[in-house]
Amino acid sequence: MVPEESAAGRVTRSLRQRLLTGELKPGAPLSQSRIAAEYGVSRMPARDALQVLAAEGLVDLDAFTAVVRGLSITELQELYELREAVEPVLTRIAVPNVGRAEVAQMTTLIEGMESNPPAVDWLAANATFHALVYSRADRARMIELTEQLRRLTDRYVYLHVGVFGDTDHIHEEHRQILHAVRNGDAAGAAELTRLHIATSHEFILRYLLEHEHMPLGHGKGNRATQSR
Amino acid sequence: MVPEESAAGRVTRSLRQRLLTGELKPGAPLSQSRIAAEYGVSRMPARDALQVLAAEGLVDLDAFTAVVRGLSITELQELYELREAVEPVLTRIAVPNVGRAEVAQMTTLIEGMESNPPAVDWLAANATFHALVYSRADRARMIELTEQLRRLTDRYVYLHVGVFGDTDHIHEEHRQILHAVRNGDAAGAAELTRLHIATSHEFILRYLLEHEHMPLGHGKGNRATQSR
DNA sequence: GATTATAAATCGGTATACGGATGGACCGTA
DNA sequence: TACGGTCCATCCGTATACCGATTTATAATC
Repeated sequence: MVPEESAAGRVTRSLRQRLLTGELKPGAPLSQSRIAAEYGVSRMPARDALQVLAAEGLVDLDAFTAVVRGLSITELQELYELREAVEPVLTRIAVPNVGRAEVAQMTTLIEGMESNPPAVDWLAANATFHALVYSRADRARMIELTEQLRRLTDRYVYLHVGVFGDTDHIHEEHRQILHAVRNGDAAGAAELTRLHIATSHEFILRYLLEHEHMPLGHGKGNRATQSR
Repeated sequence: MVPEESAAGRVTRSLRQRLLTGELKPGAPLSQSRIAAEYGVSRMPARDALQVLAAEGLVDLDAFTAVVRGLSITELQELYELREAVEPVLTRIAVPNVGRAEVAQMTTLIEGMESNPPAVDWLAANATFHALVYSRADRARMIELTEQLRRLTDRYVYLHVGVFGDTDHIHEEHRQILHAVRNGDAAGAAELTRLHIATSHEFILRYLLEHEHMPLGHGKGNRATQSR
């Protein structure tokens, strides 16, 4: 039974990618007709895609015509606050269930990250590293929320920063987390995870405040799951 | 400029209500055509509504035909864990901005709740009480998430409990929270909020485990924001 | 030239129509 | 009666068409 991805699914994934990489810039209008023409489909799959992406917070449907949604600094902060609240919980729940297989994979990922410069696939490896822990928590909803939040913050990172803080420090934090996880220290791993997120939060916030391009737009219109 | 609600919006709100009150029971199929006929509209608004409700976690689109989504006990626990993680953060951020007006409204709400028996509008008053604090936090995304989580848990509450625990205790907790808020004790209010949620979490969980109807269904298919 | 009136283009919401897929009922056969 | 196959009803995804609303371009007037 092959998935047989629908046209709407294709458009959704492609648009999401283009939004996350910044090819589609905040404020740009997203007309159903234009998207439909671009992908050689009718307006309906385009419409579906926009609705899904709006629910994910990447698109704003409040305007007359849908627009690429930007992140204000307040919203970025909000996303990190949510991550700091949720991911430690996930860690604490997951740690008792993490086995040797995950630890081995995490070790491999760490080594890969330490020998490669930070880039797009570095971000992916980083995401996988943490997701490996979370996957053992049996908390589907939290995991989904976490992935969504991570996507949104990562977007901000490699759109406007592209620079990473003290990578040695990041690697050190990863090693500490892995150590706590291996020892079954749930509370310790949770707190280390919180600190890990807080660190990059502070770094990015400081970076953005210094380089005050005020780069992304006007964080208005937050009713993402609205039905117009 | 009157909102001029769209047909899709009408259907969405009505279906949401029917889902939350339990008129539509978990596992029941939701055919686009049937909904369309029922509301006297075409399939398109019905389709839109189902997609929005799926993003909210009330409907499961993974099945061949959409079905009303139930909550397993694990999922209910997950929702409460999320609330315990997020709402204290919201409280801590909001408390410094809460003014006299909100305190007055909260006092009125408390008095109303204390003199009325717990019922549907009691739940609404309770929600408003907490929302009054949160509204001063300038965290639109968190607020939206919180409201969504509360809707999902409330649904469970008045579907299968309909009974409230020690209401005197709840009122006491409310008074303590209000007291902390009035005094600008952000950390205290946050911790009281966490306890407040944890208390009803425990109560409901215990109630459900005792009356093991295993009432709602099979918590499978969590990919809510999927595009099929 | 500036402003207002007007016409054309664009857009989103919705209705209807078509095709492919799925599930089940019905029927014939062993 | 049990089994297998065919037919049909139903469902969804998608395409196309229509409509009102909004924006933009254009023309007319002061």
